[in-house]
Amino acid sequence: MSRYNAKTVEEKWQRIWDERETFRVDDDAAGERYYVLEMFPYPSGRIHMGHVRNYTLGDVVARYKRARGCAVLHPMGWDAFGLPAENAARERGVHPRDWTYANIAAMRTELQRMGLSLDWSRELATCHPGYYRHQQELILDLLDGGLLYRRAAEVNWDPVDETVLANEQVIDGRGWRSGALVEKRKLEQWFCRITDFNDELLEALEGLERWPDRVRNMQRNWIGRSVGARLRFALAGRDPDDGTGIEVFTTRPDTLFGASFIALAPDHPLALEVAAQDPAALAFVEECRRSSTAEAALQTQEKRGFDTGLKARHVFAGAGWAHGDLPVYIANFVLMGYGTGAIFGCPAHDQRDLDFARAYGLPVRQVVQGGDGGPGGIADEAYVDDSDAARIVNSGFLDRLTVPAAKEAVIARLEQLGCGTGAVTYRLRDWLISRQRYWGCPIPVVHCPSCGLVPVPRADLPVALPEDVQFDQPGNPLDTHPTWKHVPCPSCGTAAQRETDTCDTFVDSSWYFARFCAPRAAQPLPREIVDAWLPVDQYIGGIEHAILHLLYARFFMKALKRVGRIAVDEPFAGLFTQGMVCHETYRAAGGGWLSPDEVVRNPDGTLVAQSDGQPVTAGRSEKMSKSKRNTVDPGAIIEQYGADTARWFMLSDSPPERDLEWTEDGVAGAWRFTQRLWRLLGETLALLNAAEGGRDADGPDPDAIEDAALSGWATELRRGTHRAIASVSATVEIFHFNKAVAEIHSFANLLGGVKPAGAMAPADAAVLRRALEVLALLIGPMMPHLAEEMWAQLGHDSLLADQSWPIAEQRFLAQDQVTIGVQVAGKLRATLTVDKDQDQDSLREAALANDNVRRAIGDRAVRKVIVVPNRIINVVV
RNA sequence: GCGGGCGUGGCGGAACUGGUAGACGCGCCGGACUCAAAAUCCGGUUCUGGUGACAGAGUGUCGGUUCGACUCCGACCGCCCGCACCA
Repeated sequence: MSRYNAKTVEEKWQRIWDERETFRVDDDAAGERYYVLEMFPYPSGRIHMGHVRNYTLGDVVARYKRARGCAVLHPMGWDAFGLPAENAARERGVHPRDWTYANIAAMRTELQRMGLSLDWSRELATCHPGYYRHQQELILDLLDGGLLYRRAAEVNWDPVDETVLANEQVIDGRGWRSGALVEKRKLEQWFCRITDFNDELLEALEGLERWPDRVRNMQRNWIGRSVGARLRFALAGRDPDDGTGIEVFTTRPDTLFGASFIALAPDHPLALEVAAQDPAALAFVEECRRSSTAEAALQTQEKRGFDTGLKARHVFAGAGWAHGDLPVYIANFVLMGYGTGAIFGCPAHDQRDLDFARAYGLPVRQVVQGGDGGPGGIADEAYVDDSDAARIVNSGFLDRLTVPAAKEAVIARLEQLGCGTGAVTYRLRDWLISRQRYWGCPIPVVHCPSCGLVPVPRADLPVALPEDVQFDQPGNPLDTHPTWKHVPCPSCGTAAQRETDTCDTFVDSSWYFARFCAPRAAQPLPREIVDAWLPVDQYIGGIEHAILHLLYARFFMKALKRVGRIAVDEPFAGLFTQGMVCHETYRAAGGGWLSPDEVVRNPDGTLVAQSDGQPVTAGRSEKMSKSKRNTVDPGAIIEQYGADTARWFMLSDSPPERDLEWTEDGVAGAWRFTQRLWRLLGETLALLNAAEGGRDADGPDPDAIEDAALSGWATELRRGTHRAIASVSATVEIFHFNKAVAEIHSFANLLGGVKPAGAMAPADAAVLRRALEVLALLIGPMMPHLAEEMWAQLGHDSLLADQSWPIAEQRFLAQDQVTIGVQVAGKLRATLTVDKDQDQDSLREAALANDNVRRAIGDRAVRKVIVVPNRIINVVV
């Protein structure tokens, strides 16, 4: 048998799978439905190693579940709208549509070379009118249901990408794609009412048991529920009922008697009112605006404030409050975007308030004491204990209550006085979905001067993007297009204008997984079909979408359920977040980054640049990125070694949830193993051909043969085969693919060690043949092409992809003998190989009779002997 | 500051519910085949001492529980990730 030619073999099987539509699944397919999905790619033009890892993991699951008899839905599509296409249009004059579809074609070819078990008949691209017309219909649903609305708001404006961004897309004050400092602008924008689902999104996280805790925590954090009270302080000298009071939110109403000031956010309406009359206040407010949004290092910023001269009357002024009115400050550490944009300051029990009080000489009143008496006083550190153990002091009717009890008592009194109530606040804001860009799904609405906002009638969908657009001027091409936006009002017929904003692409990806269930249906989401396939059983992708995509998609399903589109409300029952693909980094003598193929390793281990022979410093392994130049092109790897080798390496070294370091040695090792399996196949087939009846695919059932009728090696091999089945199945089930790889290595070692002397009996040959078949079946999900080729070489006309997963039989897993350790005083001194389940007394005797054990005991007296059957013996001295 | 994760040979990593630490792979060392090299095959490989059988040490650090701890408990150190003047 010649050397394994991955290229021709892989092309052959890819063609056969394609011709036979092996991985196509219909809605009425037999077997339990199982939906495997990897996060669909943005069509940048080339696949990268992160994709290879993602789709390899998904493909192992898909092929395994398929072998287990499931009707597996495993589709692929394109997250095809987005800014890079427009940038390409600006830079190269190519139409975003042409650029996108060319990229899709290139990436589809690359993906197909990976040999993924995808149902390509379901392929979709979000930029296709056949997709986004349905999205427009869903948007109208949300609009009708009050879950999409338009309002003016302070929003994040990315000056480089010239569009607004959602809160989730602003990281450390910068746009997530452009990296530009985000500006605040007051604009009319479209929002999804995600905050309507605060509690639903939060509570349902509990039920997502097959999600990583990390992701659930991140979402919990992002939603940011906090429980406390909302209360209103009247301004001294003004009518308490004229609405001029200051409303604050607090999670510590129990510390109300420790209040010593009120602080307003610089953007608070009352702060602005003051600033309108007082130039000094205005200067302070403007200063805060300049520093606050830009700086990421807010925690080091000094607490600063401006005394407005206003005084607030304490809510318990007539109910036990023994001090005067509270001064009202504008403070740089209070945020307008959270709670009510105003706080009451309790310096003794909040660090920020304490810092502020010390800076402005405000009173510090301790009202909480620890169970042990607590601190004797408050110095530089606030006392923040809010546990059951702490007690309230110096607080009138609250004295001696625990913190939780005091919270309740305060809320009850506030409600009785009519100046406050228990309240819950969330960090999550409504999702801003409108973008001032061309390459996105148009929001199907018309602005009519007389009727206002008018939805485009459903019969008129899609609102298609115009083809003839110019990118030679700044701004939104839809807005500057000469004719597109000018339409009659669908309602009254007078001249009106289309909405020129398009959707955030995260809207596109919030329901694509549902559309995959019926990608060509005339309606967006045919209920019976979608409800039958959803939720996705196993979703696989990177951790970077922990909040953005995964939260939006969850919201979208819940919203669609509320408007009656579907019955399912959690999109992903199981989520797996894979680690990143990393590579060592290299720096040239001049300091610039070098790519791995620009670096040569000398025999002595030193690194030099290929170009000039100058020394190169190797840096730490980091996520593959263009900027660090430490990427490896999957296309080149597949060309050189084949897809199976690339897939095998992706699975072999690291557990999938951890980062994987790509090394040339590692790939070479995977390649050697591929070749080794091929040689193993050839050698074993030669043995079988030489044996009587061994060639026969319809020979005796190897599992039905009595042990006595087999050679010793065949008995062992049969056991080993079943052990391999058991361990690979168990590890694949729980995503421990690196362990499955190790088990397959061991099994191949066992099989490769079979060297029968002389001619083989038919019974032995049947066992050997079966072992080889099982090897092919076990590598099937991981190295599908080689597995398929092995299956064919074993004389089968059927496809390995259509075979059932092998079953491990218990009777072959049981061991007759076990090797157990013997410890003396906890240290291993000997091992004994004994019959399984041997009785304790004879084990104890055998252990104590052992020379090594006796020497280790020496002249010490044996106090006790612990015997754990089939495990260990410990002699206690 | 809050939340989560991780620390095991030269390296990636195994070790089931507390029971023989280092499976499997990479690398390295030695050998076989070869005129030679590549490829392949065989053997070795936690560290220290010993030719050896063996002995001692060893899972970030310190302490505890236990006949027995990588695993459980307490305190700490280091690294990574997410969120963050969130009231």
